[in-house]
Amino acid sequence: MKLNHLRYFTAVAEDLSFTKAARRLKMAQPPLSRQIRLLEAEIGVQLFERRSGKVFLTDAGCRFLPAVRLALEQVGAAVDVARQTKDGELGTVRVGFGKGLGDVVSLVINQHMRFFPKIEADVRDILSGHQIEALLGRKIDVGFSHGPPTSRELASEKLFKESLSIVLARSNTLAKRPYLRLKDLSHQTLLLIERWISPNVHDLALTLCRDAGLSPRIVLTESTIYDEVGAMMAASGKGVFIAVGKNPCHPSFADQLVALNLREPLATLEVHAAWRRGESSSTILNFIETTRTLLQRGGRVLDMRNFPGRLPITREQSRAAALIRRKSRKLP
Amino acid sequence: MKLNHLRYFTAVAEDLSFTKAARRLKMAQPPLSRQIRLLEAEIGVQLFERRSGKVFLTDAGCRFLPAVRLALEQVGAAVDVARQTKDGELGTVRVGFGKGLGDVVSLVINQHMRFFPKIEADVRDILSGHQIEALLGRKIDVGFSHGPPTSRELASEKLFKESLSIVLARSNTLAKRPYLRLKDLSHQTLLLIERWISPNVHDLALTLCRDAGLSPRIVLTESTIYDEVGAMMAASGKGVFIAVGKNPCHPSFADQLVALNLREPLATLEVHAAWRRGESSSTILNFIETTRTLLQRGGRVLDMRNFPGRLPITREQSRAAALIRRKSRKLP
DNA sequence: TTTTCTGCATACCCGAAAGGTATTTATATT
DNA sequence: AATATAAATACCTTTCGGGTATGCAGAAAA
Repeated sequence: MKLNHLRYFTAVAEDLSFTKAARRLKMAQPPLSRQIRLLEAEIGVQLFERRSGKVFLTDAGCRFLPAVRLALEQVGAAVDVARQTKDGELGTVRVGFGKGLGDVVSLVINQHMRFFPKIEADVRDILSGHQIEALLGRKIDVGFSHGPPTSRELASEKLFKESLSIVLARSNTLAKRPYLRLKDLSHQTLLLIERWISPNVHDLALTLCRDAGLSPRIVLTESTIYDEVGAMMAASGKGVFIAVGKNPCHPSFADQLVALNLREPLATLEVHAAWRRGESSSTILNFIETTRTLLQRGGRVLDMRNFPGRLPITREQSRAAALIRRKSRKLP
Repeated sequence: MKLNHLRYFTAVAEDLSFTKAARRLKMAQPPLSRQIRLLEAEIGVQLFERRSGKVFLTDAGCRFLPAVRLALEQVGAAVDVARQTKDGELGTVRVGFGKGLGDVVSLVINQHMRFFPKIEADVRDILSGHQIEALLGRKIDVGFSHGPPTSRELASEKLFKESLSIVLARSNTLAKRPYLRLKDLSHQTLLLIERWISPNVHDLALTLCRDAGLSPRIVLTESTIYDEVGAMMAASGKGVFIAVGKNPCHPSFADQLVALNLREPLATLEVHAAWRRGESSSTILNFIETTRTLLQRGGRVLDMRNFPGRLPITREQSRAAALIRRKSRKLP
């Protein structure tokens, strides 16, 4: 059976006339008659009753018609799905983000949803240290982390810089300061994230201390200042937290904690988006493009450690860029 | 686009191999490859990624697959619907029945539903006098009425005979009798159905009275003994009801009313089923056949007034008869 | 590295079937 | 009875779906 048979059937059923239907289908009447007869022969059911020059639907034809319409619609829908997916209008982006990047990611996703209303976004929090394998293992499509991922199979891009902050209890003697320097922390206990959770933050903090000749008491923790646990530790004076950005802490502790900027030239971390090198899905490339336009302030495309030079801009990527530019012109 | 394109696509998508899929489809690999390429060209979307001898689905292909499966299923379903409708396994029978025949019709329909579980039955009560136009105007497909319909465009069949009953208040002096004769009614007021509601019952009652030389007081009513209104009239002693069959009356009045057989040789009415002459729908013919096997006790096929002789048994009708015979042998 | 094998693409061919034209047939209308 | 309309029939043309032979590239084996 051919799809045309079904189209022909609906046409004849709608017009109840072979001649009219043939005109509408831009073909001659005899072949149309023949195709209908062949269809009837194939499914073994008489669909039309030809009586006295007039054409009627049989019972079976009557019930066949809506079913066929549905089928044809379904075929059209299938093609649409394919086309839209190809154009990146339809699909799913799986996004992973490390500790403390949820607000940024939510910003990007909200913006992206305005550009591509039909796109679904699966968001998971994935430790920065686990994002490389999550990307390569195709658990996620885009990852947001502090610092670039080190894999030659991934591409990544610097989005912006964040400086370090120190979060401490309001009762702490340092809490009144407008900002802090590293040396101010010499007598404090530092609450530092474990390395396996956020290697970049961990390493940066240790490096800074070492370079400043500082050796404060350091307590490793799995919590961050966004967790209730972490906030409680800081609030109870167990130590001062090293956090990224001038972040508001856990809302329940907002009046017990103070976040102070750590004013040191090197106390900054780059926030990166990463994806599989050679990604071809428009859905994903479009998402990356949204991220770029929204977050990148004059940032330059970064390549992997072992791939110096500029990331090759593929045709798909520049297409995505043009698409986003067009969309953002249309939207507010 | 051809349906085969879609079948081919699903095959290749399932096997992720052109050669295997071709084997499964019992065709050579090159034409399969070509058809897929043509499909891709037609919808303008690359569905497969051919890389290093291996085949993968693209994002678009991935989303296309389930949609195509649905579409193909839908096509199959459409054909099934047509086939089943042709075989009379699927469809709707619209049944009309006159006053007092509801219980009989419900019996027939229950039996028919056991034979043809997927058949829908639309049941409406239609006055016997309106059934001819309802049938010819295609409002209903089968009508149950007292007496045969008089139209040469209809076929009908006698199902069984019912005798007349007299329903009267328990307080009536006649209520103790085991049965009644016409002459017993000479001093009673007769509650008789209006002619336009049930011409056969009406006419029969009048004819009987006239032939018996009886001229009792007759009150015409739109109600029957099955209505609450009619039952109330009889219960309150307004008169005695002439009803068909030895019917139980309206349940609420069961203890206030008595139904007595009217023992007169000619006080019988034939219950008929009628349908459009030359009906071709198996659905409807099957229903008629069920009616026949269930209700007809040695009844003979009746023809219309102006068509003496035996009703021509069409091929469809004997097919229906054979089908029902088979089904009733299988069912208890 | 070379060889071999596997698997998709290309080139070309053939036959079936879709579509077109001319004509016939049947029914309804005048 | 004549005519007009619309579907069926007969026959022809062309397209295209499928087959065979072969090329070519990457992976596996030697």
